[in-house]
Amino acid sequence: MTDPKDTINIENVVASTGIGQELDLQSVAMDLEGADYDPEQFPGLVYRTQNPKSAALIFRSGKIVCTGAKSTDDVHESLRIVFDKLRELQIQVNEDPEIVVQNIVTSADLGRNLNLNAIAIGLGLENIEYEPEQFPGLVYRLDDPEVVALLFGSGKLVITGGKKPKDAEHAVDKIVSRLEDLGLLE
Amino acid sequence: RLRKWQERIRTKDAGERNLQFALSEIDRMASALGVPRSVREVASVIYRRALKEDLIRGRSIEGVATSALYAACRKEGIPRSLEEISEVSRVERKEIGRTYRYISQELGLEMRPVDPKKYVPRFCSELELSEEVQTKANEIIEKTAEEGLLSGKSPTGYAAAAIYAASLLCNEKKTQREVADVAQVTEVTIRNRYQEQIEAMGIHG
DNA sequence: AGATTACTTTTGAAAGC
DNA sequence: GCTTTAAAAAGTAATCT
Repeated sequence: MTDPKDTINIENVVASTGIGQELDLQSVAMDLEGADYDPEQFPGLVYRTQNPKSAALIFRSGKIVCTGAKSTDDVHESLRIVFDKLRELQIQVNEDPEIVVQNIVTSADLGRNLNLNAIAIGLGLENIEYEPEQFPGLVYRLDDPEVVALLFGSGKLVITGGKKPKDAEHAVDKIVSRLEDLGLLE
Repeated sequence: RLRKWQERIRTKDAGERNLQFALSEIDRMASALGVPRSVREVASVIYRRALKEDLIRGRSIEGVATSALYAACRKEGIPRSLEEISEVSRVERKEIGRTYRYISQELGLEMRPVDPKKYVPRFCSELELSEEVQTKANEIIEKTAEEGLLSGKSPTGYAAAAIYAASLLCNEKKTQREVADVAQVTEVTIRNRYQEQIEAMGIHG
C-alpha cells in the first residue's frame, strides 16, 4: 500500500518575474546565442537553458516567464542563468527579482485501475468532464485546493493549476478519500 | 426615439433571422445524417436554451447549432461521432467538440459517456451483418466494459472492435478495413481494442 | 505489423493583435 | 479569442519501413 502521495512527481513549473528594465529585444536577439525572436508571431523572445532544462520568454517590458523546469529550485537556477546572460549583454538586472510561481504540473499514481464511467457518475456529471471520444482523461476541478485533476483509466493522474507543491498533495488526498467514499478505489 | 424603435426592430429581425438560420441548419444537418424528427426537436430546444443563456456570444451560430445536434443525438440514444457530424457541418471537428463541451457544461445537460453499444445496430446494418452478430458484439462490449476495459477509450473504436470480433465468431467475417470505414476509425485502433477484448473474454481465434 | 512522430486535454504568465 | 513555452497522462492517427 504505497501512499499515492509518495508517487507525486513535479513535471513542470511555470513562474514569472522581471528585471525591472525595458529591453530592446531586437538587439538582445542579435547578441544572445540561441535566442528565438519572431515578433510577428509572438511578442516574446524565447531563450532555452540546458541545465536545468527550461524555456524563458523574455518581453520588451523586461518581464520574463520561465517554464519547463522540474522544481521551484530549478526555476530559480534557470532564471539566475537568464539574468546573468542579460548582464553579460550590459543590461541592468535588479539584484534579486521577485520570482512568482504561477503553476505547478504534477503527475501521480493511485496504484489501481479506475472505472472512469463509474467515477463520472459517482463524482456527479455536473462536476466533471469526461469525453473519451475527445480525450481519454476525466477532468475533475477541485475548489480547495483550486486545481484541475486529469484522471486516467490506469489510475495515473495529472494535477495542474496549483501554486505550491503542497497543493498537489492535498488534491491527491481529497481525490483518494472521495473515491474511497464512493467505493470506486479497490 | 424613432431611431431607437427602428433599431429594436432591426435587432429583433436580425435575431429572428439568426434563429431561423440556426434551425434550418440543424434541419439540413439532421436530414443529411438521417436522424429522426425527434432529434431535431431536441436539438432545437438545446439551441434555444443556449441562445437564452447567451452562450452564443463569441461563438459561431453554426458551431452552436452543430453542437446542439451532436448533443441531441446522444441524448436520444442514437449518437453520431464528432467525425460524422463534422462531415455535414462546415465547422471543424475540434471546434464542434469544444463548443459541445461548453454548452453541455453551461446548460447542465449532464451528458453520460456514450455507450458503444449504441453504435452497434447502425454500424452492423451498414455492414449487412446479422442480428446474431449484433447480439454477440453487444455481449462483448457489455462483458469487457464491466471489466474496466472501456475507461478512456473512444466509443466508436470500441464498438468497431467488438463488431469485428463478433463477425469472426459468427462466421460472417468483415475485414478490419470494412469495419474501420463505417466506424471511421483506423485499423490500428480496431486491432488494439480487439486484442484487449478477446483476451478479456477468454476467446482465441 | 511495428516504429515514429504528432496531435487531443488541463494549467499559468507574458504583450499584442 | 489567438499567438508561444513546457510538461505529464493515454488514446488515436498519419506516415514510413
